[in-house]
Amino acid sequence: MAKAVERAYQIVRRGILDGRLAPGERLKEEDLAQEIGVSRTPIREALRRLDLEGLLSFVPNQGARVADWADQDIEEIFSLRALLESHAAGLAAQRMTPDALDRLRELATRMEQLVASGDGSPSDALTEANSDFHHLIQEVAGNRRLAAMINNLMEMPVIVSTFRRYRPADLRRSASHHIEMVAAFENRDADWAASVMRSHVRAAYATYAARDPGAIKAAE
Amino acid sequence: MAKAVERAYQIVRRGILDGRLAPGERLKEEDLAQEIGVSRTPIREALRRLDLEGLLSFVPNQGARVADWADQDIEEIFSLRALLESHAAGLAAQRMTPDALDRLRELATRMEQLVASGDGSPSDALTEANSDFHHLIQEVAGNRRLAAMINNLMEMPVIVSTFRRYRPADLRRSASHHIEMVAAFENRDADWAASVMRSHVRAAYATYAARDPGAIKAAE
DNA sequence: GGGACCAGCATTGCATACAATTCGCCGTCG
DNA sequence: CGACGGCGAATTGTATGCAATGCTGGTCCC
Repeated sequence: MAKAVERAYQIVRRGILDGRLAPGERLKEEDLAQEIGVSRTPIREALRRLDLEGLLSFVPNQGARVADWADQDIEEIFSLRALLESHAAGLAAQRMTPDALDRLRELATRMEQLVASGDGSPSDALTEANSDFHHLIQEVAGNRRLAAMINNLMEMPVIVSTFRRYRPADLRRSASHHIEMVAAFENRDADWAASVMRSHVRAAYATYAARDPGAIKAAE
Repeated sequence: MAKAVERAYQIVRRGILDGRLAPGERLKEEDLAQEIGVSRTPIREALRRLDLEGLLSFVPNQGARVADWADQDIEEIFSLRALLESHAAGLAAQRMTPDALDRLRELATRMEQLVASGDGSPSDALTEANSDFHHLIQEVAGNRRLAAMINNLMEMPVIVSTFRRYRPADLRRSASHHIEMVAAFENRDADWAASVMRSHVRAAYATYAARDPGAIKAAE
């Protein structure tokens, strides 16, 4: 049982991300402490951290609540993601190495096959490959702060859940974006790579926006 | 004596920003607690917060150290600032209101006069007007997360100290950028506004890069 | 009957005490 | 003489207790 703060952080974070803790729900330090099996001190540190990361909102003397997301927030998040990820893709195109290019190509190909052979909904393997693809681009881009900003946006519950709701057509478009990005990287065309990435993110926003508004509650 | 955490946070933050705490210096919780007059608990919360904001780095079981800045970090910071602030300027151009435009015009004019009549070094009034100008643009842009990201970058010690080292020629160019941005806003030209802002930030980077490398240490 | 105030309680904020970990020092051994 | 290892002080990590703050329910006055 390693670090108490780390355990508390991970448990609460996971709870928020996979919806076990509903938006707006109040988190009492004492309850969490008992549930996780540590004292209130590490709980407090974990909650402060999650607050600064935007996963919950903290009111002095009134405790923490799971963050709630207005439509404007969603728009902001996707808009910034488009800006930052397309920038990262452009940088990556300039600094692409043969090795990284091989790995990206392999990931893109595998995702295409998974989509073609899958049952139409995103599998775990596909989700993981998608995540690897984006992270590798950030790594090649070589800007740690940029990567940190993107990851901070990507972990927002809304973003995480969007990919799981992709329909077959969305998945095919997504896979084709990945293939196209690899082509852009092969040509070291920063403008092309950035443009495809922007399309990729805006398409994700469209998928989110076209959701059944009751889908979230229904899934609980 | 209001909130202990807030006091600790502000005091340590100020200490880092105006160089009283040297980069790389270790911060011991007990020492800070005694100096500020609170217990270690609020100190710890403040340090964790400053860690996440990037002003210091935290190693488990080894305490906190004031962040040190490699050249690559500087490049990253200015590069991201250029990306984010130019984006904000573009958004602001689209959403500009007559009232905000008046205030921006007044700030730009005032800064121009301060530069013309000043002694060649940036006065407090100029620094404040400059800060107001940039914040107002972010407000008009209307994206809270974007504003938060920019402010997070702007408070980096390196950025703060750069403006103070502006030479007369830098100040004149800066003032002229502000005037030009107002013109772009008057024309609701997002592309123009974004472009000027990008120039504005890149010029700041050039000013930093042209510094005397010993200037920081010599000032201590 | 409705609204404002006050008391008691629940919960967070801070301080202190204790446990665990790290790092430096020193002695010993190769 | 240098390297390795263990002991101890210093420092961080965690737990607990107490103080302060905000919320809730009930009562009293209008």
